[in-house]
Amino acid sequence: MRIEDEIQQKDFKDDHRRMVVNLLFTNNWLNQQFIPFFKQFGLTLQQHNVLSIVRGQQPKPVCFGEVQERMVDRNSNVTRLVDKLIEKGYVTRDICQANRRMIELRLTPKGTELLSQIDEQMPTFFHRFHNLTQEEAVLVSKLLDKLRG
Amino acid sequence: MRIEDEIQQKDFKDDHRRMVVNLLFTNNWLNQQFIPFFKQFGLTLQQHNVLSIVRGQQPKPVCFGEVQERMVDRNSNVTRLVDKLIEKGYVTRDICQANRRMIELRLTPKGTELLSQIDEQMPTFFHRFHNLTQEEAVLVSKLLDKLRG
DNA sequence: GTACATTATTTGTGTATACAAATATTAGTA
DNA sequence: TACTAATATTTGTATACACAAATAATGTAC
Repeated sequence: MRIEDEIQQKDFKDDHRRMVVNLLFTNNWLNQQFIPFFKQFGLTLQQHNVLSIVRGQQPKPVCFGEVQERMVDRNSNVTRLVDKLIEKGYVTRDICQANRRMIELRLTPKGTELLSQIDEQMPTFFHRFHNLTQEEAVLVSKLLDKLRG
Repeated sequence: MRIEDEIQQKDFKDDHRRMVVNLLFTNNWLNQQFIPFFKQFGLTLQQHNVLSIVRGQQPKPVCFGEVQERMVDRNSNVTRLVDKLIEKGYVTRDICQANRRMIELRLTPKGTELLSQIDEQMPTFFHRFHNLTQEEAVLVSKLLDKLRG
């Protein structure tokens, strides 16, 4: 459905404005897809992002700063996200002995297990994004990279 | 900058996953552009969206349901957004006499004035999105429309 | 080794989001 | 007219975001 019809706005000032509104709108649509998906597993999008980052560095532990740098949403508050993940038993937090300002984050077996469960569901979940061909998906990524400069 | 470098993730499972992450990341980047821009005027992105919608229907008043349908971010709570706008004196809220469940929203002269001020700054602000040509901007919109189906 | 800057994380605060439930008004129906 | 359903908005609540300030540990210069 065209963005003009989605938000019932007949005419945009120019094509760049239409594109920006479309990006914002599409992001909300994306969130509406992701929120219930991760909710099944008791996670938010950002919590899952943190878990994935910790897993990605295994077997090395990860500190908060590294997590922040790699997060898709940089504005998330890593301390409070991790608090939730510890409560749920998916990660552990230890003070780094080499530099006691730093925190070492590690995935627990329970966290590893949860991520595998989610991985299993991912291919099915991602079917909904296959309205675009592989070539088009590559093109969108290229254009977004170019947009941000 | 390529999304792989932005979030330091070497390899995505496939092109659709890279695209989705890129969309989420780009949306955060977009927000970081818009938040300070609207903050100059004491508004949030959603508050500005509401004001624009009310102006778009002038001289007819607008009810909350219409605003919700036309908002780029449908999850916003119109009641509470409008509370803020009334506090600041940019809109008025009246009970519709024909159907007293409904609310009539109208822009005040102060609201009209604020929107004009913002309009003046818009072209300059949007320069930062001209890394893409007009053709590319059109293409992105088309692809996003197709993605959502 | 003391003072000051730097780095890493935490906390505080106001605002916003997500979602469910509540309230109020109108419409439809027996 | 009373009962029920539908519509429009509001409220409640837990969580999350944006941003500034605070805390804590380390590094560096003198």
